[in-house]
Amino acid sequence: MEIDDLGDWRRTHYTADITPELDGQEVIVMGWIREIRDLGGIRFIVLQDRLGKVQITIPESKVDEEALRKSSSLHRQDCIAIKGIVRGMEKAPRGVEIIPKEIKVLGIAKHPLPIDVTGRTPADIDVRLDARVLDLRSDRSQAIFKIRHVVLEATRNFLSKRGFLEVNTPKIIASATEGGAALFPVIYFEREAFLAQSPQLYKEELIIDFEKVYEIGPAYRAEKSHTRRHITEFISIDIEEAFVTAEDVMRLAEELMQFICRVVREKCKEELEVLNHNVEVPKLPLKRLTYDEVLDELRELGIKLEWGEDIPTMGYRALGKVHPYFYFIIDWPTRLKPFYIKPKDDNPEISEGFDLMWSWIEIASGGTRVHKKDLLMKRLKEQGLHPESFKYHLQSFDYGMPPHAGWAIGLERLIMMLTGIKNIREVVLFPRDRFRLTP
RNA sequence: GCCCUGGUAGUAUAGUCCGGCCUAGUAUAGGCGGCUGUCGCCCGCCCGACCCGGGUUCAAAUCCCGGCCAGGGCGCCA
Repeated sequence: MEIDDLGDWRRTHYTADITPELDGQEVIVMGWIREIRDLGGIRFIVLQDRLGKVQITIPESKVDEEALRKSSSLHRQDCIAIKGIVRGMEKAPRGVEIIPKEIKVLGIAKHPLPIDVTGRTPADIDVRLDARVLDLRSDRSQAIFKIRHVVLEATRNFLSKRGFLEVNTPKIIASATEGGAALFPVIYFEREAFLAQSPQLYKEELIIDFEKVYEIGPAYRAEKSHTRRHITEFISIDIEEAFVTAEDVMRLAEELMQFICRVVREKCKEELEVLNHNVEVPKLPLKRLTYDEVLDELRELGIKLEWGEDIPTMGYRALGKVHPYFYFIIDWPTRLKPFYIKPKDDNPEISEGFDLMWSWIEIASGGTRVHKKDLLMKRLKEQGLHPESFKYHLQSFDYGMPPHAGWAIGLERLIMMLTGIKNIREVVLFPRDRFRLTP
């Protein structure tokens, strides 16, 4: 089949804008063929563009011969442009259809396609990711990424309105930031460098300059985890604020959660319907469970943990059954938190760190930070880290570091919660995990 | 790093336990033909697969061993 040039054709309407009121008007629509139903003397083509779908109807007796010939050789997923007349028609979907006068074939699709975009013959996640560009055309994928967009937009609006400055910090770094998670080494000319696991240290330093900052950017973890909630490259929503404590930024976090849920509920009704999912707007304040209370609850559920022990996955799963929505876990033992989390003044065994949970999954974590240099150096050493490798970070504490607090949200985990999607890879366009590096 | 499960047409599956009427079934996609109101259109015909290597056996999709690939879980981590 020959491919036509776009020429002077320009789209006059999106498919979604084709309504019965346009009856008789000539329009040009462009998009991809979702499906074709050929009844012999009449042919129906469902055309999909970024905003929706419209039916193209080709009755043999009423369509120009050239257009008829072209329409007979079309396939699913071919990219076409239609110049035609809108016709109000009760029998058509949405009560409207387009009768083509002229058809341009702009791009052709090779058949058979690797997956069925209509979703009637569902493919495994691995097959879908191998054919990701095609897979992203499905109603399901379109709904997920529309919601993702709305969440990012709402987050930026919310933080911006509250005076936070959006920043971007380096993703190629010289040495480990927090300890803990494994880093990906990269060859940086003649030196070794690493991909940043978090913007933590940079955003704290920037507090001196801007007081309230946020960053929405990638974070890299070289963990060998292979589960439905782990990827090696994810997007972290990070905030840091001066002159506040954990409780202040917890309020900010829960208000953001409430705002996001409200916006998604309002703006993404159709998408939530496609995903057969419901989002409830949480009532504030969210529950705040202390680490000790969590231990007590788990003990009652038959899971016994020593004080100071981290909560294993089984524990979180059990906890998620009792608390199926949002809640905080506060008052964590200091030893379970990174060096930059502030120990309580009246009891240094317990920290001012918190986790924001949704059911059994950790959505965010944060806390009041250590802002006194000597304490920070002490904490570094306690965690087996070397102050020398934090030279520049520590230096910033000589320039009037204010008390501050902040948190980081795992965007993908939040999207999982908002879409009901069970595999984190489905909410990332081109996910990276322990075994997948392509496409 | 450890553990479990699986790999059959483009896709999704049946068959695998307990080897043999499997010349590998079904759906969908694809090809051809028919059909003027479909909207998971319909009808007929056709195309197309046992992950790779070795072994056991008269006989292997089926049992055994190794490899590769994939999914899930634990630990770690967000």
